[in-house]
Amino acid sequence: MQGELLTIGRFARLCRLSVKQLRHYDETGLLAPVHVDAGSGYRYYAPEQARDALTIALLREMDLPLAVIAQALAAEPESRAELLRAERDRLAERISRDQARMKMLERLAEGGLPGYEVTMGKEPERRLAVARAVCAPAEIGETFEECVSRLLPVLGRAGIAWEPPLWALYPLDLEERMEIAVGAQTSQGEEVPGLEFVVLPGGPVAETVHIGSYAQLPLAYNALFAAVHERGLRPQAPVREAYLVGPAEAPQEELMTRLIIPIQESKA
Amino acid sequence: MQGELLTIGRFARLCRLSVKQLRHYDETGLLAPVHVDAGSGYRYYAPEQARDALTIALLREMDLPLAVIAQALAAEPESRAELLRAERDRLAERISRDQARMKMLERLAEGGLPGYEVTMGKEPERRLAVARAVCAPAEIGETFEECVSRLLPVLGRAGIAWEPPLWALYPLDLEERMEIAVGAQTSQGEEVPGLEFVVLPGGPVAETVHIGSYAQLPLAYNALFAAVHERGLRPQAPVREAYLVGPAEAPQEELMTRLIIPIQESKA
DNA sequence: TTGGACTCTCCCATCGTGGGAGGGTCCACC
DNA sequence: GGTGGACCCTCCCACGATGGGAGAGTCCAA
Repeated sequence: MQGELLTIGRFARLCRLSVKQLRHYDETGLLAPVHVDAGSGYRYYAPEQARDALTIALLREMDLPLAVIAQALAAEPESRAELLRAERDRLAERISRDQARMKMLERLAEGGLPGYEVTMGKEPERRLAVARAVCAPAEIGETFEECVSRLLPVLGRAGIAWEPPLWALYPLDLEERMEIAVGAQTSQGEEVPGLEFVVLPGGPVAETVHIGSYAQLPLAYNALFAAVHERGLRPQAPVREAYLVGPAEAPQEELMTRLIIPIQESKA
Repeated sequence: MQGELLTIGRFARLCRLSVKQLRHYDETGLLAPVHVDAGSGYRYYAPEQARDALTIALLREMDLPLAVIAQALAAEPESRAELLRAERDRLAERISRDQARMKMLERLAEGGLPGYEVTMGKEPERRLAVARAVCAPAEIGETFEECVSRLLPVLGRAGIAWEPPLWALYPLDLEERMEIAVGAQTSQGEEVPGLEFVVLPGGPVAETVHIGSYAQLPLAYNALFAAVHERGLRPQAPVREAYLVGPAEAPQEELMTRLIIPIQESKA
C-alpha cells in the first residue's frame, strides 16, 4: 500500500501512454485499473501498475501486437523469452523482406518502370531431362538447389551429355504449393531412374533478359506479362527460365537470366 | 483494338490480384475498368489495362500505399522516380527502426524484462557547466554531439578544468520539442560567454547503469521508471545521464551509462 | 457555488484486405 | 428453350491500434 490511486490522465502521463490507449487496454483486458468507481465509471490505477504499463509501452514500441504483449505479461520468464524470440524472428523476416523491397524500389527509381526490352519470338522445340519438386514461393531458392543436386549427379553417372544453360519451369501463378522443375537440355538418355524427360514444344514466345539478383525477377516478369497481356495474348504454362549466367559464375548483380513465356497459338 | 474485354475474375487471375482488390481500386479511382455494363453493373477490363494492374500489384508488393501508387501511375517519369526514391527512403527508415527494435528484443529475450538493478540512493549536489539545445527525440544523437562540440572548446579556451564523466540532462517526457543539456562538472568559472552554469540539487534518486548501445536505453528507463512508480514516488525533471564509458572509449556493446532520476522529496 | 480541468461512453475514421449474405447475370450444355 | 453452375453485383462487417470529436457527467480548488 504505497501512495494513493491515480486518475487515468495522471497515470497516462506517468507511463507515456495516451488516455485512449489505457481505456483500450482496459476494454481488452490487457491492463485493467485496480478500481473503477461504480457511480461515475472513473478508472483508478495503482502506482504498482506502472511496471506493467511501462512494459506494455516498451513492447508496443517494438511493434509487438497487443495480443502477444498480453501473453508475454502473463507468461513465466522462460516462455516469455520464447515469445520474444519468436517476435524477433518475425521482425528479422520483415527486415529482410523490406531490404529486398528497397533494392527493387531503387532499381525502379533508376531504370523506371519500363526498363525491360521484351521480344516476341519463336522458340525451337527442346528436350530436357528434369527433376521436379513441389514448394511454396518463398522456398524456391532452396528447392531449386535441391533439384540441381539431384539432376546433375544422375546425368553424370548415366553419362548423359547436356547443353548449358540450365533451365527451370514454373507455373503461371505463384501458389502455396507450386510444382517447379529444373532441367538440362539433352538428346541422350531415355529410361533413367530418378529422371524424367520432357519435350518443351516450340512456338511463339515472349521473352526478356533479366540482369541482377533473383529477388528482382518480379520486375522483369511484370514487364513481360504486361507486354503479353497488352497484346491480348494468352500466356501458357510452364514459364521457362534459362540461367545464362548463374550464381557460380558471377556476383548477384551480374546474374543473367532469360525469361520465356510461351504464347497460346490458338485464339480459343 | 487487340482482343476482347475481360471479366473481372479473368482479369484478376491475369494480374495476380483478387477480385476484391480490383473492385476496391475501381471505387477509389486507381484503376477503373474500361467499360461497366449499365444494366448489370458488370465490370469489363481491356487487356491493355494489364500493364497498370501489374504495376499496381508490383508496387503493392513493395508496400507502397495505394495513394502513392495512384500518383506514380499518373506522374511523368521524372517525378515518378522522385516518388519512388521517397518511398525507398521511407522504407530505409523503417528498416533501421526495425533493426534497433530487433536488437532490443534480443536483449529482452536474453536478459528478461527485469535485468536491471535499480538502486535508490542519494546524490550530492553538483555544479555543471552546460550547453543547451532543443530537438526532437530522433535527433538526440546529433544534438548531443553538437552540444559537446560547443561545450568543450569553450571550457578549454576559458581554462576551466572539469571532472569526467560528461553529463546530460533530459526532460521527463520525450516531446517533439524537448530541451536537452550537456554538462561537465566543475567548480571553476562564473561568467563565460556561451556557457551556463547550473547546480543540480542533491537528494534522493533512483539510478541504474545501462551497458550497451544508446538505442537500448529505453529498456533501462523502463526498469528505472517502473521501480520509481512502484514505490509511489514522483520523478523530478531533469533526468540525468552520466557517460561512464562513452563511444570514444569503447564499441557500442560496451558503452556504460549511469541513469539517474531525482525523486521529489515532499509528499505534496 | 462555480468554473475549468478532467473523465465517461459512443461513434466514426484510418488503411488494405477478406469474408459472407442475398441477389442478379452469363453461358454452355442438354 | 430451359437449367445448372459459375460468375458477378452491392452492402455490411471484421481485422489492429489509434485518434478525433460530440455530448454529458464528475471532481476539486478557489
